[in-house]
This record gives sequence, structure tokens and C-alpha cells, in this order.
Amino acid sequence: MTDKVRLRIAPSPTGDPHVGTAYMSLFNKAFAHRHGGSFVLRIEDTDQTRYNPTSVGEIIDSLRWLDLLPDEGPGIGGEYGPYVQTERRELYIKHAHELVDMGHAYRCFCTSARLEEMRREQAARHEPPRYDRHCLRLSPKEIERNLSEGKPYTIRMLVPDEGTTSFQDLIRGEISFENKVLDDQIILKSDGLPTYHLAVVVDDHYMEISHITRAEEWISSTPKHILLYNYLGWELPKFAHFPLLRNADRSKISKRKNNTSLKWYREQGYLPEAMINFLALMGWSMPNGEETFTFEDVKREFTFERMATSGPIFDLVKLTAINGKYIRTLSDEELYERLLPYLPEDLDQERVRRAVPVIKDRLTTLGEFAELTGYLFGPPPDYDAAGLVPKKGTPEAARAALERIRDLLAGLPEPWSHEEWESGMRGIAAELGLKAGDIFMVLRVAVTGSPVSPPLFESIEILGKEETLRRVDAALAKLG
RNA sequence: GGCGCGUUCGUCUAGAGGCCCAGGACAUCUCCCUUUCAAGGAGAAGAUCAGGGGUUCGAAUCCCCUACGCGCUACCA
Repeated sequence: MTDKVRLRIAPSPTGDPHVGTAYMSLFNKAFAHRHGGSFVLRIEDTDQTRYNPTSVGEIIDSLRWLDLLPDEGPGIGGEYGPYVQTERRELYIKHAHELVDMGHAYRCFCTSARLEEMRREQAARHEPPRYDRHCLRLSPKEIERNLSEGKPYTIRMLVPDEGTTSFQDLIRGEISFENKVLDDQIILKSDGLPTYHLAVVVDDHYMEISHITRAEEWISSTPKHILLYNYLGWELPKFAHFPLLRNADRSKISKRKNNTSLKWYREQGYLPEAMINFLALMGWSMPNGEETFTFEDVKREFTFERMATSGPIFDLVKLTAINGKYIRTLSDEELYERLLPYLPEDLDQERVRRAVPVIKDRLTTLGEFAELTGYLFGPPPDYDAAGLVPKKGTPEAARAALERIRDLLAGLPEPWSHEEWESGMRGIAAELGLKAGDIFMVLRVAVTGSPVSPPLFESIEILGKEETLRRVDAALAKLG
């Protein structure tokens, strides 16, 4: 074991790339790199029933999107591979049997049916569900017979009846468990693949992981892992259990109650740097109190000591606010570039460029651009003729206003200035005894199809005189 | 039920014995700006620091108890 700093994330390829994976990656990569170490990706695919073949690629894509790519991992390379657990099965089998030989583990031939029955009875007696060690009492002869009959078996670790197992958590301090509350956990399944508990210990050892970071849901299995390290005679890594991201009801974050897929955030148009900033604010903060910062800042400042212990609620509203803030700091050109993946390719690019500065302050995600600016690239959404009529006005007033606006626009030189247009508009309002706001509203609805829209003048400018006039005529026709 | 972890404004947090009758951000509300909506600016409201006991001249900060929340309790991770 060296004193190299090596951290890893170990997601299971069971579904969409999870926001929790990004959360852990952020701090792991920051800490590893801060100390000149490596950040590793390992795929924990020992549960074949939940395996999803597209998942690994999507996890990597998502990490690349967030600029959190690992230094080592499947498809990335590294000297500690393979980085996929099913490709390492011989290693687990070897150590599982080694543990059996040492008397620290034993074969269990119990069927799932018997185990279920056992648990049912324990529940009925209000006892904690634990393996009753039926197979620990098997004689060598019985074991021999079961083996020769080809009975399937699992391997369970043997937990001491007495004593306590404790460890120093980098985030939470000392945590200890009485060994008697620990179960004789299955470490090798009957399909020959390890359970998490064995695989994680073996891999973290061989991959020379120096700091084991994971969510707090793993705290209660840590003593089992420590026991395994001790049985195997391996040096203990450091442990840090991070707070669990929560739903609004404080339960563990789930896709039922939250958008947990990183693909979703990308599709909506959240900026990776906003995502990073938001995630870093969950349970952590900059020493100087700064709330807007980058990955580089986290890398420079991250320490386990500053990590909070209680699980933060994942608040989409705050993420969205941060995202809007990041969008506003982008230059028009940058924003244009970032918008491209979210737009149909056949959109008039020149028009998109001109729409960018107009819409920037109103964007909260990149994905909103298309809907917010739809009227600039096609006909305005259909609206009711009543929408053209000023609050205290009549359809006749709206008609008179539109006719004069049409004449005003038609008579304006091309290009015309905001000033000459606005004074013309105000003149019409005065002439008709309407408020300026009413006049602008009539035009706004005629041009954008909605009483709520991006700035009117800029919109007209982008659409051009001809198209604007067409829309005014359409509005007139609507009024009948 | 057992074991473990946690508990500062609605939310994210600052706070490591006196600087705190608790600061910032998001959200909310008001005002300003303004042709709508935003953005921006200025304000307001919002936490008896879960509750109760200690320790101390002094506690959000240290200790104990209680309550509540969450997690684990699978041949899932």
C-alpha cells in the first residue's frame, strides 16, 4: 500500500446515470486532484438481474458532460483494471474460499425458501432478522455430501459474537457497532458472483483506494467491511460517509419524487457548471462564504471537515435559480453556441443570434429558448380577438389603434430607430385617448400572440417590417 | 422492533464558548426601474439555534436524556 491518494465512485449500471453519482464524483475528483491523486470509476455490476447494458456508457457520458471524467475506468484505461466487477470474479471467488479456509467464512446451503421462513418466524417473535447459522453447524461430512450432490451454496462471513468494531469517519467522527448486532452476511452468491460487501473490499484493496467515500446509507455495513479487511490482513483505508441527498419529504432521493437522471438535467438545458455549483452547495460551502464558484474552487478548498452531516433536500428551484444566473453571465456568443444543441438545425441562425440578447435575461434553462422565442421563427400562437382589446377599451378602439400602428410602421424608414417608433406609438395613444401601455399591448398581442412576451421593439426589429405588418393585418382580420 | 446517523429561517447553509437577542443565498412580500414578462436595485418578513437537563462568569457551539426525522436490517447496491 502506498500513500497515494486514490478515490473512486462505484455506481451500479442499473438505470439512468444518477445525480448522486455526480455528487460523489464532484467531491471525489476534487479531493483526489487536490492531493495529486487519482479519481477512479468502477462499475459494480454484480447484480445481474438489474443490469442495464446502456448504463455504463451513459454514466461516462454524463460525467464527461459535467467535466468530471475519471482518470481511470472502463473504456478510459488505467493500471488497476479491469474496472468492471463481473470481469474480476475469479478474484472474489479466490478470497471467499480463502476466508472459508481460514475459518472466517462458511458455506451456506440454505434455500431462499428456508431463509424466508426463518425471517418470517423471527418477525413473528419480534426478533431482529438474522441468519440463524444453521449451516455453520454442519459437520464436515454433511458439507462434503452437499458438495458432492452439487447443492448450490453461498458463502457467508462469520461475524464474531463479542466485541465491537469501530472506525473513524472523516466526516462524522467515531462510529462503533457491537459485533453481535451484525449478520453473517452473504459475501458470495450462489451464482458465483460476490455481493457488494466482498466485492467492494477486494476491489478497493487491489485498486489501492485510499479514501472510501459513499453515501451515509452505507454506514451500517462498514463494520462488516472492516472485519473483512482484518480477516484478509489488509490495511484499512479511510472512510467518509457523505450525507444522503433527500426528497422534499426528507426521504432518500428517488426518481419517484425527483428528477434523479443526469440525462434529464442535460436535456432540460441546465449548464454543467451550474449543476456543479449547486451540488457543491449540498452539505458543503466555501470557507469564504462565496456561493458562486467553480469546480476549480472546490478542488482548491475541499476538505472533509467542512462537509455537513445532515442530508440536504435537493431543491430544483434553487438549482434553476443558479442556472439562470450562470446563463446571464454568458456572453451572447457563448450563449448562442450553448443553445445550438437545443435547437432544430433548420432554424434561421442569424435570427437565433439576434434573439439571444433579447431572451437572455428570461432564460432559466437552455431548453426554454425554443418555446420562449417560437413567435420569432414561425407564426405567433393563436390567440383570442378579445386579447387585442385594451382593458377599458372597445374592439373599435383596438381596430383604430392597429390601423394607425400599421400606417406608422409602413411609413417608417428601414431601419428605424427605437425613438422614432416609440414616439410614434405614444402619439397614437394620445390621439386615441388611450394609455401608452394599452397601445403597446395591442401590438404585443398582434405580434407575439401573447400579453406576456420578450421586448416588443426588439421583436419587431427581428421580424422585420414586412412580417410585422402581416401580423398586424392578421390581427385586424381577427377583430372582424 | 434492533442498530446506526442526524436535528440553526420554508429550503441550502455560516457559525468550531463571548464578535450571534444568529449572517448569507434561494423562495416569499413591498418598493424602484419599466410598453408586458424578466433581469437589475433597495427593503421587509422569516430560526426562542428540536425540547429538557447539566458544565461554565458566559453555550447554537461541550456533556447527558428525550422527541422527531432518515438510513440499514436481501443470494440489491
